[in-house]
This record gives sequence, C-alpha cells and structure tokens, in this order.
Amino acid sequence: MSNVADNSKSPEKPKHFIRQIVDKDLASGKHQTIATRFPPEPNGYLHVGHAKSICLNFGIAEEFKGQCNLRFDDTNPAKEEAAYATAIEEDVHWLGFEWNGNIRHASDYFDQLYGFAEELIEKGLAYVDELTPEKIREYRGTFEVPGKNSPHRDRPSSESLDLFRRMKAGEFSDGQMCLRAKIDMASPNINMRDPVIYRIKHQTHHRTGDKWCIYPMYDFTHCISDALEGITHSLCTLEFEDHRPLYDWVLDNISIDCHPQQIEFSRLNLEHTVTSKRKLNLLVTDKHVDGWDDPRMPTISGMRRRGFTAAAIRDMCERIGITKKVNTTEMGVLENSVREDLDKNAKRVMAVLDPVKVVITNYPEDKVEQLTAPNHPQKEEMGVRTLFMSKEVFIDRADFREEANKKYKRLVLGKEVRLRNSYVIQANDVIKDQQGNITEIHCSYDPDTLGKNPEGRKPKGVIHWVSATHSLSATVRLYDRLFNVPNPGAEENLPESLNPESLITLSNARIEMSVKDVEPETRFQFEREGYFCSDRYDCKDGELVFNRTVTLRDSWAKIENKL
RNA sequence: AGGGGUGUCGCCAAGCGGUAAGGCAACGGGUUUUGAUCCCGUCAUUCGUAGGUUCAAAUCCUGCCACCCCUGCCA
Repeated sequence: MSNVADNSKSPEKPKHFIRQIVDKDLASGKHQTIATRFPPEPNGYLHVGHAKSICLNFGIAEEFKGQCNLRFDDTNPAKEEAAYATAIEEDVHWLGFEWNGNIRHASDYFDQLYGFAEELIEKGLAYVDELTPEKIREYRGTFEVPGKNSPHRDRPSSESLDLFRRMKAGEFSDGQMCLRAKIDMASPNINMRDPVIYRIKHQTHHRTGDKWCIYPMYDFTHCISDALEGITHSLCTLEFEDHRPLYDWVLDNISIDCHPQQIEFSRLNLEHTVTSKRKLNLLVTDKHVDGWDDPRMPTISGMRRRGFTAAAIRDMCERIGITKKVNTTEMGVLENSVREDLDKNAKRVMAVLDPVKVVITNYPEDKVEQLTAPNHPQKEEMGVRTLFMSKEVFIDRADFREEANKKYKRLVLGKEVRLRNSYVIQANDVIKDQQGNITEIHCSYDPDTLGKNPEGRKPKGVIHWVSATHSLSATVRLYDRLFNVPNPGAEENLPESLNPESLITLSNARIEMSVKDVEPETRFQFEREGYFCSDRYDCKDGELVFNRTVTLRDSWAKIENKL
C-alpha cells in the first residue's frame, strides 16, 4: 500500500534538536554533506523502538540530501547470526528506506581495527592485561571508590605488543588476557577506567569464519567504524551518553582524520508493549506468541503481518518527535497513524464476523441481484465492486436486539434498518432454538429503498451484511494488546500481565464475494468493524485469513458504557 | 569521590529574554447509507520547586526536589 513517504505536504517538520544541530553544521560549513548510519547488532529482530532510530537516521539523511549506511555491528560472534541480518535488511527495506551502497559490517574493518589497536599499544595507550575477569571487576572499583591500576598496566609496550600478537595467533584461551585502553582508573566515569577493547573468543564468526580468535569491543569498534565510513553525525540512544568520552578518546588517539559527533536521544517506549530483546525472546521461546512475527509482537515483521503500514509507522515516529526525555508513547498515537493511512487507502468491504441468518420473507425465492457499491465512500477513483443480494443474508449478532432503547440504532424487532448499500428491511419475527439462542430473524424488505429512503421516513441505522448463498467463509483473527498493564517491562513476572484475549480467532466469519482471489497482505476496511489485512502466510489457496490491524473508532462503545 | 542526563496539559512536544505552538487523548456540537471519515468548538494566567537578576523570565543565575542511565572480556 502506501509504502512511500509522503513528506511533500507537511510544510514544516518540527525542528527537533538533532535537526537543529545538522542545520547548523551545514550552515557553518562544518560539513558539506551529512552521513548517518543505522547500526543494528544482528542478534535479534527489529522492533518498533528500532523504527524510531531508523526513521531518524535515514530520515535526516534524506531530508538534508545526505546518505545513511546500514551497518551490522557484528563484533560478538557468540550472539550473532546471519539469519537475523537477513531479516533486518528486509525490515529496513519494507519500512521504505534505501541504504547508501553496500551493507557495511563492523567485521569488514577487523584488519584496520587490529592495526589501530597496535598503534595504541605502540603509543603506550593500551596494554595487555592478564587479570582474570573477576579481578578486573574488582580492580575497577565502584561508583564511590576509585579503581586501582592493574599490575600489568605499566609493562613495556613491546611486551604488550608481543602478547597481543600472540593473542591474535591463538596462543591463549578465552579470558586468559585482554587488551585494555590505558586511560584513568580513577575516572569518575567508569567507562574510562581502562576499558577492555579486545577480548579472546575462540568462536566462529558468521562472516569472517575462523580468521579471528580475538574480537574488538563495541566502544573501540563503533567510533572507528563511524570514522572509517565518514559518518558526520552518529546518533544513538541515551545509555551511550557516558560512553561518549571514550568514543572521543579513541578517535583522538589513533591516526584517523575523521571524528564524527555522537549525539544521544531517548528511546521509544510504547504503552502495553515491551521492547527489550530479552523479553521479546522470552515471549517467543516460551510460546506466549507464535514466533517473532506474530501479529501481536512489536517487531517490525509482527506489525507488518498485523497490517500496519510502513507509512503509518513512519508517521508515528515523526509525530512523537526526538528529545532526550524519558518518554512513554500511548498506543493511541500509533493507532491514529494507521487509521489515518488506512482510512484514506483501504478498500471497503463487508464481512460478518459473528453471523446470524436473516430470511427476507417477501424476497423472491431464487432471485439474486447484483448491486454496485463504491470501494471508498469519499474516493470515487477507487472504483466499485459488485454485491450479491439474496433471500437469505447474514448480519452480525451484535446488530440485532429484540428490544432496545432509542440509542440503539441497529435492527430491532418490529423496526427498520438499512442494509448497507442495499435495501431497508424490517424485523418481524425471531426463531430460537431450545436454549433460546436466536437462529433466524425473519424480515421483510422494501423493494423501493435501493439508493433512496422509504417514503416519508428515514431508518436511523445502517448495518453491514453478506448474502448467505453468495459469500465466502473466512477466518478472522481479532488481535488486541498483548499486555494488560501499561508498562509490562516493569513487571516482575512478565507472563502474568499477558492479556488472555490478545487473540480471538473467529472461524465462521462470512465475507463478500469481491474478496475471492485476494492476495496476501491486502488491507481492507471491514465496514463498521475495523481495518484488516489478509495474512501474509496463511491466506492462500482459496483459504481466507484476515488479521485485524485496529478497530474503527467506536463512539458507540463509549455511549453504551455510560448507559 | 561518584559521574552523566532529564523535568512545559492525561501522553508526546514546540519554545532559545518580549508575555505558553502543534499532535494524540478527552469533552461538547454539525454532516453522514460505516455509531467510521469529515467539519466546528472546548481543553496550561502557567512551565519540578524556592529565591535572585531584569521594565520584562518557561527561557539568565543560585539553591533544593524528583526521575532515568552507568560498576559485561554485551551492544
């Protein structure tokens, strides 16, 4: 659907602080052109929080006619897999962004990174430490207590160099030694207390295979990768604020002629969802959901399958803005963004989710009429579709009551209602089974009400329907929020706050014929119900499966609750 | 001997010394063959708080308070 950014008619975007910085850097001539990057670690699926970062990085590059790289931060072979990388690429593309040139990998720079490490050693700014991980932690000190120097801190750089080369050659085992930057064990910033920059890991890397058994740490890798790629603005989340001095220290102390500016912004938090990789993983592993792309998951692939459009996700990211404040966005913002997109772009169709049979007693037995209905009430250019009218139709159980107050505008015994895009009918009789469940409603119709109101009156309600004989059976999955609490991430026991009704599967739904050969991932508005999307995987071979993306706004529910 | 950040409406968020934008939500009303959409209207005398500077302060200064992040050979 609408996968292309529609920025054309948003006259002025809010100037958040990062745009202001970029503006200023361009105006002052600090940069002729800007370069950003989106640097995921290929160890999980992208989620809505990443979408914010993707939109920021790619968006700002696009806006200022710069470029944005896609770079996999693959420095920890123990956690990373090629399969994740493939999924990430697909998600970024689907969101509507194009990266600059080839995909980059931190692992592409392993040779250069190694060279810079040797340079630091030669300058006396890094040393090989043989303290155990436990000892390193102990020597690091605490927030209140300064750390103390490792006994190996002042060994000759020639010795460190030799040891570092032997580390690389595979002479030592994991954890036996590591390379540390020599900065300041007494720094109030713990990241500056001689951070480890290389560690030994006898582990096959998904791209470099067994070439390396030592791998650089994030703090050493990220800034150099940025510099090597000529990144001008390195945008990251708040928790890296304390790492910025280290980012700058590394670039200031190696022979490199580029020094990107790291700028931090706050992550996205969405009410009723979690975005921690660990928690998302738990949901999948413990089968609380049906995989990473379950439509209830806040992953990009999950939201896609649910029916959210890329444009809607981008729109939400624009609306929430960029600041350094800790924030929690209400679901309403995302929902508003999808509704706005889908209202404009989704074809309308009628589907009866919980069918009850209506027999139109005065309608000729074998007559089948073909009626024409617009695909969109406001957009004529979206064309029309054919509806089949017959003696027996289905309506939704919720649209009929034997008796009701005047607020209820649907079918009531003895009263009239409009069948949308068809005739006005009147309910005359109700047939029930032994348990008292309604099995049939007998109605009469007014043949002179097609496209016009009955003489002298106007039915107050309109309900949707499908022909009992000329309609299709469908499975409809009603999704709702995965968690009942606003901030599930803060919950001690995550599964306890799961919403038991996050998925309701209706297998007896009926839908109009026009949808017969629907392609997967087609979005519709089921009139009076909500926006639905044919399932990307399960809707095939004539089997119709739809996922509810979001309901329509429901002011009736509010009225009803007040009654 | 701690350090780094952040506080403007229920939720986001502009504002950058000249007298509180906007969006979402909410609440009224109108149009409507979707209780949808659309339209119209209401919604911060006050910016964490206490002082100070100034003709003028959300914006500058000082003190206090609250919240978030940091002690992986994770990113």
